[in-house]
Amino acid sequence: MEYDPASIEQEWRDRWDEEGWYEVDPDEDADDVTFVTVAYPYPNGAMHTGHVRTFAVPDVYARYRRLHGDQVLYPMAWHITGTPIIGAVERLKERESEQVRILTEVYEVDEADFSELETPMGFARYFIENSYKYSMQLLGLSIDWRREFTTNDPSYREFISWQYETLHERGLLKQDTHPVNFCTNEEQPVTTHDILEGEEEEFQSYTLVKFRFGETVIPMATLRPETVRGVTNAFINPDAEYVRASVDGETWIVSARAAEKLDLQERTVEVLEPIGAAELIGESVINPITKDELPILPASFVDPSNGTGIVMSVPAHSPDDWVTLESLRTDPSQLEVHGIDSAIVEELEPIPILDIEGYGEIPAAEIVDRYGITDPDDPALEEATQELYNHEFHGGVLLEMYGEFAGEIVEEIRDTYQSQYTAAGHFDSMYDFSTPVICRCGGRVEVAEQDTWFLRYNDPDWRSKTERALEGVDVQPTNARDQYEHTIGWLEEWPCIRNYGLGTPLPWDDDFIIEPLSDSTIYMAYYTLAPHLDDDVDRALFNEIFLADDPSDRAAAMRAEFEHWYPVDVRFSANDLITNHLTFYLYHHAELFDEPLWPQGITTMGMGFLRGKSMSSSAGRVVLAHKPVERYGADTVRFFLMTSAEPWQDFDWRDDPVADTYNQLARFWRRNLELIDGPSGERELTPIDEWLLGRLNRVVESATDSMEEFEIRAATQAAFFELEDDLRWYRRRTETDRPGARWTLREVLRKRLLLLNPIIPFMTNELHERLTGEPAEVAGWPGVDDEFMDPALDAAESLRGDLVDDIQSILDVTESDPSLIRIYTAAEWKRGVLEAVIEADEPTHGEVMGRLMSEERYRHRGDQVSDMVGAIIDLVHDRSRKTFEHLMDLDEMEIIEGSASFLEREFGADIEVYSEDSATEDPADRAKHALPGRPAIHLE
RNA sequence: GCGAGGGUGGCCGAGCUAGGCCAAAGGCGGCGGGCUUAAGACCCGCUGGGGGUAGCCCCGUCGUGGGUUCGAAUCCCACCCCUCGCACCA
Repeated sequence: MEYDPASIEQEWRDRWDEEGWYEVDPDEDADDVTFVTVAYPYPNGAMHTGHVRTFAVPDVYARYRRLHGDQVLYPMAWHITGTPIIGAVERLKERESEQVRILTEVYEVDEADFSELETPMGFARYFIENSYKYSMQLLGLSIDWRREFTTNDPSYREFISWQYETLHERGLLKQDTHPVNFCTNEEQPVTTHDILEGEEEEFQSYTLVKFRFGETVIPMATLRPETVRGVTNAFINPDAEYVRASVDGETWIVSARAAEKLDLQERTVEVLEPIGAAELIGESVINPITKDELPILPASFVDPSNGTGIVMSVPAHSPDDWVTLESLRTDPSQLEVHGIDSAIVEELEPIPILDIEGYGEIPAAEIVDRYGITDPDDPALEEATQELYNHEFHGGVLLEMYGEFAGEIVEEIRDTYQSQYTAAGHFDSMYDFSTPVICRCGGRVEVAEQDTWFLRYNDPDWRSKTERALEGVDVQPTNARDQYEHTIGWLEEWPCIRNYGLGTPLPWDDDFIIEPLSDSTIYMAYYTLAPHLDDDVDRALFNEIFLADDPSDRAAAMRAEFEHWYPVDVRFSANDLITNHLTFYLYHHAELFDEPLWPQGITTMGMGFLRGKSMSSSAGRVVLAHKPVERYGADTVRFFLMTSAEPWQDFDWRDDPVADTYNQLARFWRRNLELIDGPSGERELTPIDEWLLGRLNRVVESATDSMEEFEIRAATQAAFFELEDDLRWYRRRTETDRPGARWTLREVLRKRLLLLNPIIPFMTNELHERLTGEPAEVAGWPGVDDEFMDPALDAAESLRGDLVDDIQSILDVTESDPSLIRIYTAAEWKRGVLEAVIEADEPTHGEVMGRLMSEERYRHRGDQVSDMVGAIIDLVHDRSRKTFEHLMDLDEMEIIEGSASFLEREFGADIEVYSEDSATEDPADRAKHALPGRPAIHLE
């Protein structure tokens, strides 16, 4: 019967579904309980093949544990917190072309269904039902769907409310301000997705150096506060608008735009009056650090929409400033129009503040010269600036004028320097972008300081608790542990709320929503309770379940279920979530639950690529999850994903290999169905049968070890391909219609189906049921049968295999077609030499010879023995030493004679076997070449 | 730039935490042969280069360069390149 995955898979899906195979309630009699979770998906689009492995890997593990008799819970839910879905709905409602294109062309949504998608929940529901859940069910994921929920469900929100109230009570949340991207038009914070221009732009914190202008402050923004001692003058844009404003009680002069920005950044700003640049040009300001009096000069390069619109000039170290001053010198008219005496510029001397290797006193002058720049508008100026700034930052050594900082590298002390003078009141700071950022609505985006709540991940107690929690986690792959440790040490305070979006409002301030990475830290616990939660649950109930000393009966029952499943045995997630979600997961578990309930294992997975490139919905570079399943079947998709890479490695989805995988499975199906439909045979075993059963045991062993380490690829490799190799040899070696062979093949198949069941559950269930009457998944994981672990059988088989290879090699070289093959086993004394080689710790020629020459029977043919020792050392070196150890126990003559009919079949020639000691026929004088384990051969 | 991981044959990938049995598992792809009316499937062989009428020999090779060692894909150092993360996208 041809392989027809569609019908087989449908049958099993129906059975699983109708009989509720994966719906599990606590069973106290279960041998062991395994709780497997995976990061719940975010259904703001369709599920594609990149997601498939994410959910299939935990399924493979869940199925593996079930075969071991565990009661396994693998649940699923939907993360819809935050803004992506809301944004998608907004863009759909506006029929934004890009959004319509992605929905129709990439996600294949019928336009007739658009109305369904025009609410956030409708949008989420659509993709949950039509894409994620549909595909997951097609794939045969062994999920207990009764526990499904979304993070926007009222009872989930109560759960999160409980979590945050608890953390709040424990002082692990704190209120503070935080800079955010803020649309000045919509007057609200915006996310990266909302940005039209400058999406890549990141705001920076500028230092404001508070120059004095009488009683007034003129703050100048800089990214290099340490250059303050090198300032010779200030630059102001003669055409820009400036204002005098009261800022936090002081009077400042800044550009009009800067005043608006400062207002957004949690400062009390009151604009007092506009002030023209002309009023300031030519005036003097006092450097707050050096107390030097410096002139304000005009410069058109000063951008009033960047920083404060007034900058300090450090000609020794800033190519821009150097070139501008030079141009003012060569063309004094630029100053004269503002009524300034050009002599001022003549008097300005660059002030070097640091030394860098490879530069002289005035690095800016040098680099400008090297680039040949004379014009302030020269585009090369930017490059020169970048180069010099880099050198100065990483290699600039501050000069003596810097007192305690003298001799230090800029990179090392900038922050300290900055904060010291900030504390002294000479510096301040503001956030700004370096280029304009525009919102989708067209409004300007600025940096606003906003009140927010933080999770205090840098709290020492919390941190150390989390470190302890990490110690108890089985991290896979093991080399990811460093990343966790590093993250725990590195996390600071995490802003955990947003202004809008789906999800749970902050319990004590419902203007805010708890953000997605913060409402997904302990939801695994929610799965355990989900079947019992209805609409009347409130946060008090969760408190009773998780914390109360004397819970109500209802809460106690729920706590019992929670504790039945908990802790999470393995959490599966993605590599890139180690630095946030997975570490947060550890933090919150460490805080909210008792140590026995802390996470036991985390396995992180690599990324998926499509034909070598990262998958991208917007670029249309995705394959929807259900497509290949519908075309090739779920087993093929699962098998492909599990054999193409280990879970933590990246995998590449390519169509051809998937089709090849289908062929592999189809072949497997056909061949094994034939075996099942044929006679069942008898347990009358010959050595070759026992050999194969021994190989099977080895595979069972190694596949089990691999599965324990989540090395699914390696396990599959062993169970499928390695056994396939052994079977190929077996078929070559023996008559497979023998009753003993039938029995053996069926036994191998039986265990093989079990080993492969977690990977390809449909086909293995079907074949196993046809073979034995029961599905593979109820039959249990196979064990090792000690009866068939005879290494001598392996040694004998490799002797035969090597012999076949050797004969083949000779045939290839000689291009002959012999009618007779003579085989000579080595003389008895040579076995003694082999023994001596094997027994030697370090088999060197000298050592072995020394040992042998003490015996008369070797001494009388010293030269021959010497040659033999060399040959045997090479031979042992060449092949596995273990093989030779077992070889000592074998009777080569018997093995080869027993293989004569096999060799005759293989080579279509008569076989004669002799011992070198008593060879009656040796026309080509070959017998003497025989070595133990490597008989001499003569073709005729 | 910082943190973490990685670079193996046409491709995917073992091996590298216990250095020698590693020209390097396995799969895929390719080539040749067998079987077949034929295609597919299946079976056998080859697949770094060169040579060989006897099972073999020579050269090169595991990002690059250097080092340790009798001996390195495996250990150490430097460099180059790639991926992920660097906090309000989830």
